[in-house]
Amino acid sequence: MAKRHAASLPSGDDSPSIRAIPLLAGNGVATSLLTARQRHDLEAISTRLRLPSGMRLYHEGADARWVFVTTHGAVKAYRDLPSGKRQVAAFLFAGDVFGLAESGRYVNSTQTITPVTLHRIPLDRLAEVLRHDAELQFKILCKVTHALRESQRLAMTLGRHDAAGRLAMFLLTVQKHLESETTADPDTIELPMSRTDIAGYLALSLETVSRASAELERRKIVTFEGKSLVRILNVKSLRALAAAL
Amino acid sequence: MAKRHAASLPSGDDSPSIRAIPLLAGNGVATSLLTARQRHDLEAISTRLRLPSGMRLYHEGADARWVFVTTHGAVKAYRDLPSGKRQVAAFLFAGDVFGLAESGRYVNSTQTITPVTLHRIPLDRLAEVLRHDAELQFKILCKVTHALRESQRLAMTLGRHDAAGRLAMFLLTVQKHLESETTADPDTIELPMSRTDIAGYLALSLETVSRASAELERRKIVTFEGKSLVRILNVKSLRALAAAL
DNA sequence: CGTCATTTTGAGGTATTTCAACGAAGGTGG
DNA sequence: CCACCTTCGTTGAAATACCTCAAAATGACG
Repeated sequence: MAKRHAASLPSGDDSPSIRAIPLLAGNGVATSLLTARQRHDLEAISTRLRLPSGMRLYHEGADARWVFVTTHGAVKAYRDLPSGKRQVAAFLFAGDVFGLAESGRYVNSTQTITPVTLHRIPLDRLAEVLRHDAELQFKILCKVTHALRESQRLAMTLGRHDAAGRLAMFLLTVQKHLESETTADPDTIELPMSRTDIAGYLALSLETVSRASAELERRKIVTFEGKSLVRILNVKSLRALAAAL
Repeated sequence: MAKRHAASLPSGDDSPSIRAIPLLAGNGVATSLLTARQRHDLEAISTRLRLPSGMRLYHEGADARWVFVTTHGAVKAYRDLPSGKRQVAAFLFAGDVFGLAESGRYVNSTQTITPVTLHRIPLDRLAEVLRHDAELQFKILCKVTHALRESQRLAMTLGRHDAAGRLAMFLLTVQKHLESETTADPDTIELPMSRTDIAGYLALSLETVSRASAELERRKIVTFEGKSLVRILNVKSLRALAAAL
């Protein structure tokens, strides 16, 4: 299933410039880019990679040797359950840091869902840098904190019992993520992930996601132009639906 | 509903000693307590509080001025939804750090569910200390990372569609949390929270939690001795149930 | 020992899951 | 360029599991 694109991580080229990692961009707290010095330090220990869609970055349980920072494209973090179902823990976009580990092992598997540009940073080297640069570490801390909020929001989403409501919350979440990297119309959302991935993220069956999408269209809240382009017709209704219950 | 105990946060006494905050205890990565120096620095800026059960610490949306570290007892972080339902985002036990904020405001409300001893640390003072002590900050970073894993685990739990399975995962989670503070029998779990709180955490109705509990008893996996004491009869079955699907 | 809160148990309604078949889109090869 | 195949998405119908409403039972506490 969908393993056609599966492949292992290449060693990757070694070009410089972690350009404009908006570590902490967006959300209120101490919005700040990296200083020239910090950028230089990170560039010195990181490898820049360009990967096609569908590439496996690492597998759940593997030795966690790197942390990744996305600069372009989208990645999914997921776990394969014994039943064969695939639960998506998070979608990562530009500016997101990932590579969550526990006891030295990655807790999720990750796979690109679009062509991606990212930076791969050796964990030990990063720890070294962070030990000497409290400011940089603070930015990482804020990043992780943000990821925690996201995860809690997902838990809130999954707590809902109506499929349409979950989908509404999901669409708004993606919109917020994308508005930072796209300068385009905020009412148009390009969904880089498949319906199956959305279903895995929302803990719904593929069919229910499809039906919920149809319901949102029927209620004139959004329209799907093609399978991956969503146009919001009524932001008010969408937000109301997302907030309800 | 259960607002009998609700009250506002007292100004609190000012005794010293953040004793043995196992910042990072347990989970593999760099298990380490605070150094004497770090403990001293934190004590200097924190206020130690002893609170009864049912005390509100702060309310969702309030100005986030403090971070809290629990040393004894249990706290719940929750959000009240428009429908009147109460969704529990996390249970906090000894050693846990909480006070998650976004844009300077707390994202959850918190309330003690047992008598609690904790330390209240002003956010600005803490930020100051962390700026000068990268090692201490690293310990905080690991704490937050751990909270992120917990939240992802909750999302995984909520992704399940069977009540008994969710409850099984919950019991194992609580067991793990408690084994660090209690030296007692690991097969006996003292649940400090009500069925209603469990229902809010697992996004189930109170009745379903009750029925799921009954099912676990019927299957000889656990027994409830009193309402809050759980004895695990068959760890293997419990883990199998938690891992399944 | 009585009162209040919490928990359990019962019965019906509703949403999602599952199973199954169909339709659309993209890539490949002849 | 078209046929074929694979993947993905949509639609339909039945089964299951949870939610809601309602009432009884248990437990905590003064």
